[in-house]
Amino acid sequence: MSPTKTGTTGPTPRKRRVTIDDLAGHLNLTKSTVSRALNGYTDISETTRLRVRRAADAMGYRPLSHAQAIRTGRVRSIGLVLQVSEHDGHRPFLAEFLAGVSAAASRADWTLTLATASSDEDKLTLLRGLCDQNKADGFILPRTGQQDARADFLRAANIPFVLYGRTSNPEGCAWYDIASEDSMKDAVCRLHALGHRRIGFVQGGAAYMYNALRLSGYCEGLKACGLPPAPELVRPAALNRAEGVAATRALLALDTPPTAILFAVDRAALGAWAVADDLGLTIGRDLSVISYDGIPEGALMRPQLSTFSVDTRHAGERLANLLIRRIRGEAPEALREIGQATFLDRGSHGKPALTSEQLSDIVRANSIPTGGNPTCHSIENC
Amino acid sequence: MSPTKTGTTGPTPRKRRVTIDDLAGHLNLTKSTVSRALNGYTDISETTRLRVRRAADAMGYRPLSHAQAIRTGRVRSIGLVLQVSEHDGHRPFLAEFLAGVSAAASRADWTLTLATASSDEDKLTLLRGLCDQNKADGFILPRTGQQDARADFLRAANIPFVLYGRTSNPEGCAWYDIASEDSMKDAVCRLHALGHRRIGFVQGGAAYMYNALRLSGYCEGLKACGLPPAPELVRPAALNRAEGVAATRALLALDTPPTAILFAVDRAALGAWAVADDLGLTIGRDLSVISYDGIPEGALMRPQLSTFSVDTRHAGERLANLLIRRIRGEAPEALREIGQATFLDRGSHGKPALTSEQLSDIVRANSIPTGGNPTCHSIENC
DNA sequence: GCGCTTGCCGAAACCGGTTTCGGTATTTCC
DNA sequence: GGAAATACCGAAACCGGTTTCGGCAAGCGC
Repeated sequence: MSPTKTGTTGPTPRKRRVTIDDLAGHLNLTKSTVSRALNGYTDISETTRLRVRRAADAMGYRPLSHAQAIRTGRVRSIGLVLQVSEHDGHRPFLAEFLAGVSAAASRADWTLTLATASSDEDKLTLLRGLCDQNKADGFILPRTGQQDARADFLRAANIPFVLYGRTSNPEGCAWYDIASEDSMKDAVCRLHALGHRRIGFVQGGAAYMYNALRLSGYCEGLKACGLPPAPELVRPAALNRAEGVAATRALLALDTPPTAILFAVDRAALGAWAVADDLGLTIGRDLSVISYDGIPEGALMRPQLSTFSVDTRHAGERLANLLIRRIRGEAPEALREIGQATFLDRGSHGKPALTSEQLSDIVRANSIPTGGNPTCHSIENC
Repeated sequence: MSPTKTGTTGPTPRKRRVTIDDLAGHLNLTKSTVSRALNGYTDISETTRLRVRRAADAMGYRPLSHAQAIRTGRVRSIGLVLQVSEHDGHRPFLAEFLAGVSAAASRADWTLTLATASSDEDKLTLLRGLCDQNKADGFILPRTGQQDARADFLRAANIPFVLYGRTSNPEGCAWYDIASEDSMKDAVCRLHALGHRRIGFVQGGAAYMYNALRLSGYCEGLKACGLPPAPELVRPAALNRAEGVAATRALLALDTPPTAILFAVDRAALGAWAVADDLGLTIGRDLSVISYDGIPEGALMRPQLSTFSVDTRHAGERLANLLIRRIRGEAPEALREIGQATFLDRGSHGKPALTSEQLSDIVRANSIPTGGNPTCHSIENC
């Protein structure tokens, strides 16, 4: 009694594959022996092991991972749930990241199972679904939040995972992260060395862990250079060009404006060019800008954006490797790696040509009497 | 006799899941009955079916797809092998595309298995590997070539696949594609209606199917408008900004230069702005440009790029749906869909302010006496 | 020569499902 | 009212692997 068919002609048959039974029959061995020979059991003689290996290769035997999975519980797949929001600064790096993860996975004969979510809840729902069905043996969690519901869930369910980024509760967490706080500190010191004494900071996404780290890096930098912290020099989140414009304007409107601005994310930094254009300032001379991420658009600006570039592909590879080791049973505490971003020393920062006072005068002269949000031509929130 | 362990502490145990036996035991039925009840067999009474369904939901029973796969041969996964080359114009759309595929897959309770390749051979190797191990039930093949080795391979192996784009040998192929030839024809007609009589065309990647189609669309457009075809107005492949610059220069250097240029791909079209800048021309007035793809940078140009935008997310969804139907046994010929791009009517095209002769004079006046490749400041091959 | 390891492999259970086959109990048909 | 068809479900095989268990033969000690 067959189920109600929906298709028309039925599925087409595939070519029969070589099973372990075929291989065993060909070798005059039982499949249990073959299985153990291929899986490194010690109770198989070296002679037999070699004979089996050779025959397996010769016959093109490839065990079905899902057939193995039913007994071993492992599907040899790493899970990745991406959130693709409308405007996403990390999107340019997506291909690199996937390439890294996928390359490391293939090298170990694993695969990558991908799902995309459009919201935070969605992300958790998809994650749960993949876990329920054992679609992956473990997960890479990108874009770590300070509080991360995904990590909490996986930790509770005892499912291996690796964070791309750190989190506030490190218990049971493995991770790979870039020490962007070091970069921020480095940037402050570079600017200080060039003569800047008022250095603004524009934050990134408040909920993310990276933001807290970059902010602290900025503060560390001030301390290291002996500069006094000034709350008015720190602006809340700016995540795109338009918000970057607003943040830049706000900083320049201070009584004593900064001569250099450090942005937590590149996309916000791009806004500085538009503001400079409007005010007749030259970036890199009248106003220095350093930022973080290394997006390709940075190279298209004039002058080019000085920023810290992240090797996203390498990050993907490291994460995949760490996750596989985690799944194989290594302790999470032993699986924590920190990388460094590389500074792209380009034209958007330099010795300050103007003092804060001179800068302030220019801003006051060119700005509209206040009133409403500063509108800015040629700005796209993109 | 256990195999040699490589890990340290061994894998952590997961929470036991509800199996079909648990469910059967709880219902006082055999697992065969439960299985058939859940899979729509007709020899199970409606009462029992309902009872089973309810209990399954109540107990949170989720069949393991890889356990099912071992008998059914289906893993409920769609395969996707991406090639991420160094400079890739389609990269901005990758997230959208993946989101579409993944969304449609999840909706049908399927998953997406992803692999990335760095070369053509690599692509085929990975595809073979995924097939060998039955990691996916079928594949989506993006970036269709005129001759497509992947399609040939899958066809021969009798493994379902769907093309994103058409191919020269349609036998056994299902596909989704955008009728970019219609867009090209439409563009020619629009330009003709505005008064343009000399319209250039700059091709895209020669090996890809889309290029042949777009070129033919351009020719169709000329025919429809009663314009004579002129071989010198058609330039070979330009795939990025730098190549777009070269193509634009070459066309403008003609004795009777075109007053409008149609580009097969956006990234090449961006080169026209740089050339116009150098020659003191205004895009959209002195030189009209229309292109195809809808990349975000187009909106950042002044004037904005008139182009045809593709709903990549939707393409991903359609492809996933078609593939699933293909895997379920529908004939490939019944699974062919063509969509349309939408024209973004922006500022880079308009009535010609100059005749070809006037244009030619300007070009001649401003150009360097020949000699070597025309270099161009502020151009990035990005 | 005997008992005890040790090395090596076969037999069979097992994993979590699907599918085939066959056997009741109930209808249906004449 | 009896035979045949039908509805419904259980038993068991099956899918392709892994893992446990046990047994035989050779080697070892004494």
